[in-house]
Amino acid sequence: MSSLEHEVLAAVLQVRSRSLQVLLWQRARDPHAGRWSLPGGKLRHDEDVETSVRRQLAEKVDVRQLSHVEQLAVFSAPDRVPGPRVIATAFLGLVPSDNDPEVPADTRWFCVDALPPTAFDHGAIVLRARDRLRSKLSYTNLGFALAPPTFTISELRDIYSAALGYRVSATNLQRVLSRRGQLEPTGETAVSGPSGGRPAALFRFTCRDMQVTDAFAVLRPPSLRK
Amino acid sequence: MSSLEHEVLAAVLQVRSRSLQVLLWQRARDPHAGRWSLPGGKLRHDEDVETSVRRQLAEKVDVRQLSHVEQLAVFSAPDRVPGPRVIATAFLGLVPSDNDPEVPADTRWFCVDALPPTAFDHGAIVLRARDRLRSKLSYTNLGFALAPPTFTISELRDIYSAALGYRVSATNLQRVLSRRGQLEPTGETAVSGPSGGRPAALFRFTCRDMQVTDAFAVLRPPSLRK
DNA sequence: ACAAAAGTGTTTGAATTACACCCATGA
DNA sequence: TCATGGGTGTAATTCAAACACTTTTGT
Repeated sequence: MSSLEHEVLAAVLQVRSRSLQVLLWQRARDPHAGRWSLPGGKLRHDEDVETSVRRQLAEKVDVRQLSHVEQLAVFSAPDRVPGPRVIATAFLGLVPSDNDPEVPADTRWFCVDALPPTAFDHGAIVLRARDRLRSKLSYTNLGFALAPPTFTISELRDIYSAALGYRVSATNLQRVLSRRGQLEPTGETAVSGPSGGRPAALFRFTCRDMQVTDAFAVLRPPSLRK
Repeated sequence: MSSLEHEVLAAVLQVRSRSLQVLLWQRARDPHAGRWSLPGGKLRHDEDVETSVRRQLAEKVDVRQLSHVEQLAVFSAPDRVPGPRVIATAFLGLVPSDNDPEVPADTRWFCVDALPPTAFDHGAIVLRARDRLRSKLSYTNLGFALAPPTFTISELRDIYSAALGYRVSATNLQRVLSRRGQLEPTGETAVSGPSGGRPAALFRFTCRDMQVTDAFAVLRPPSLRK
C-alpha cells in the first residue's frame, strides 16, 4: 500500500500598516527552495486539524493570539507536492491589528495583493483566505477578529478598508455595525491627535465569537407581522 | 508509525415529494450496525477528493446525475470512528428533482428534518449540508442544481419551498431570480392542469454552473457614479 | 478665530416584500 | 360564465450610500 500523510496549512492574515498581510515562510531546501510557503506541518495522530494548526502556529512562528480560525478547504491533488502523497487542510487564521507576534527570521509578512513566488498551491490558498475574509466581513461580525479590544470608528474604518481593499466610509460603517448590534460604546474617549479635532469615542465588539448577522439577503421567511 | 486513511463522504440532497431529502445507507455490520450512514469510501492514491466522491457515488449508489458537488469540511477528530484513524472530507451533492436514481436495497431517502439514528458524525454532516444549501440558495444561482432543465415558476417555487423549509412566494421568486439574470423563458408553455387555469410559461436557468449573484450585502465598494 | 477630526441628520436610491388585480384556460 | 391557477402592476418597507451640517477639540 502507498503511504499517506495529512498536513495543515494556515493563511494567517492581519491588517498591518493599513494593508492586509499574510505571514509566509521562506523555504530553505528543495523542492521549491527560496519560495515562500504557508506555515503548518504534519498532523499528529492524537489531534484534530484545528488543534494541529493552532499548535503548529504557536510552535513554529509564535502566533498565539489567533482571534479566529476556520477551515478553508482540502487540497488533495495527487501531485500537489512531489514525493509521497500529502493531503492538506487549509485554514484561515486572523490576528488583531494591535498584536505584533514574534516571528522567526525566515518568515515575513506580505501584502496579500503582492505575493512573492509561492511554493506548491500555497498562493491559491492565500487568495482563497483573502476572499473568504472579505465575504464574511459583509455578513458576519468577523471584524472583531481584526480589531483591537477597543477602537475608535476611524481606526475601525482603516481596518475594514485595508481588509476589503477599498475605501470604507466611517459614517456608514458605524451605522451598519450598530444597527446589527455588533458595536457598543465603552464610554471612554480617545485623546485628540496633535493637530486637534474632537476626541473620538471608543467602541468594542459586543461579541468575540463569529456570528452571522445578516443571514438572508433575499427569499426571507415570510414576516410574522400581523 | 500509525496508519492513516482518508475517506470521502457525501450528503446527497434532492427535493422529493416536496421535501428536502438525503440519501442514506444502512450499515449491516458493526460498528453502528443498523444505523444510517452517508455514502462514500476510501480515497484512492491517484484521485483527488472530488473525483473520488463522484466515482464512489456512481459505483455504490448509482448517483450519476449530480448537478453540483462542493466540499463542506474536514472531519478529523482522532476518535471519530473506532479502529484505525480515518479522516473524512465531507461533500454536499445535489440532484435535480426530476431524476430518480436507482439506489441499492440498503439505501433510502430521508427528509433532512427527520433523520433516523445516524452512524458516527454523519448526522452533523447532513445538517451542515442542509445549511450550506439554504444559505447558497439566497446569494447564488444554486437553484439550477435542484431544478429540472425546464420548469414553471410554480414548480420552482415548490422546489425552493422544500429546500428552504418555508413557503416562498412565486411572484417574488420570479422577480428576484429574473432581476439577477438567472432565469430565461424558453418560449414554451406547459399545459393547463385538469382543473383549468392559465397555462404556465416554461423557464430555464441561464447558467448551470454555480455563480455568486448577490455578492456584497453591505459595505459595498464606493459607487462610480459621477 | 480657525483648522481638524468626530459624529449626526437627512435625502436619495435600490431592492424586496406584500398584495390587489388582470389574464388565459377547462368544464 | 365561473372556478382555477398564472402572471403583472404597484404601494409600502427596509436598508444602506451619500453628503451636508454640527460638535468638540488643539493651536
